[in-house]
Amino acid sequence: MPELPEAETIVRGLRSSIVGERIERVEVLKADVLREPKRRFSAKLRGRTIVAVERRAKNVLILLDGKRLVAVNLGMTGRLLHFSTPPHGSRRPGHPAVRLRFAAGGLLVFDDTRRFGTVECLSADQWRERSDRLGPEPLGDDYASGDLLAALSMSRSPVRSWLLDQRRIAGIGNIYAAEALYLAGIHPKCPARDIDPDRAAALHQSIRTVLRDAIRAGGTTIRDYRTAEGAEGQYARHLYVYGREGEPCSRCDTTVEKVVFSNRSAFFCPRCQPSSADT
DNA sequence: AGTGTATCCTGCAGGC
DNA sequence: TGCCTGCAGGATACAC
Repeated sequence: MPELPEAETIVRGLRSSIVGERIERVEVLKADVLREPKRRFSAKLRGRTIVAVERRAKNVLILLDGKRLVAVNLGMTGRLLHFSTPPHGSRRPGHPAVRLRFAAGGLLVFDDTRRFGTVECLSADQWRERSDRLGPEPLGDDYASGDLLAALSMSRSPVRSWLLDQRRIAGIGNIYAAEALYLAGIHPKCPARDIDPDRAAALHQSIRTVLRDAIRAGGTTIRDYRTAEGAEGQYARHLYVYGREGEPCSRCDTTVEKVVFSNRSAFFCPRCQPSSADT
């Protein structure tokens, strides 16, 4: 997906554009992105007013009056696009799944080519239960290096897999896992518990730096991701290793490698990120 | 506990 | 040009 920086960018865009809007009509064009009958989903939203927009992990949360919220997980190709007037021509979403039409005339479209994304209307309690199963927010003020070290020390899983596990740390996906590990000089297959305190501190720092820089750039557009305004994210040009196998490492000129495990590609510089077996 | 595999779905790039 | 295969920012469920 869209990982944390992409979700955050969308949230910031929506916050300034849809808070205060009243949902007049709900159109469900692809019911498989919902997890309940579309009639029930629509009925819960109709007539509600948007009071806030927040983010948790990779989820965009649209808070409504009446203690309900719409939780959007963008999956691989999901987009949340805001239009103040109905779009025409190339501006029109290609795979609209859900449309919220506002009383004032604007609309919010959840568009998702592959439909791995989900749109759910939950009560505050239901969402809290869900949120409790997610790990800490890496950009939280209270997320300390020691927390990361302690959590890592309990797992033998390869650190790349560890970072992708939303129950352990929230919001990191394949792109930013690759970048954070590169900056920290850690091999993606390094067992989590083998990361020493210095390396854990470096990883803590690199995770936060990468995520913050990516947010500043409006996220990473590889292909599908767009901001709420339809713009591309600009962080792709900053990527050191993700998607760069065969290219020289910008630090040491060693060829960046790709290795597949847990069914996902991992990108790394074998010199900057030596495996413990090599050292 | 951790890993590999498959699943949901569509589009696109590359090989022939 | 066309057909086929593999691969893609995610999440989950299963067998081993």
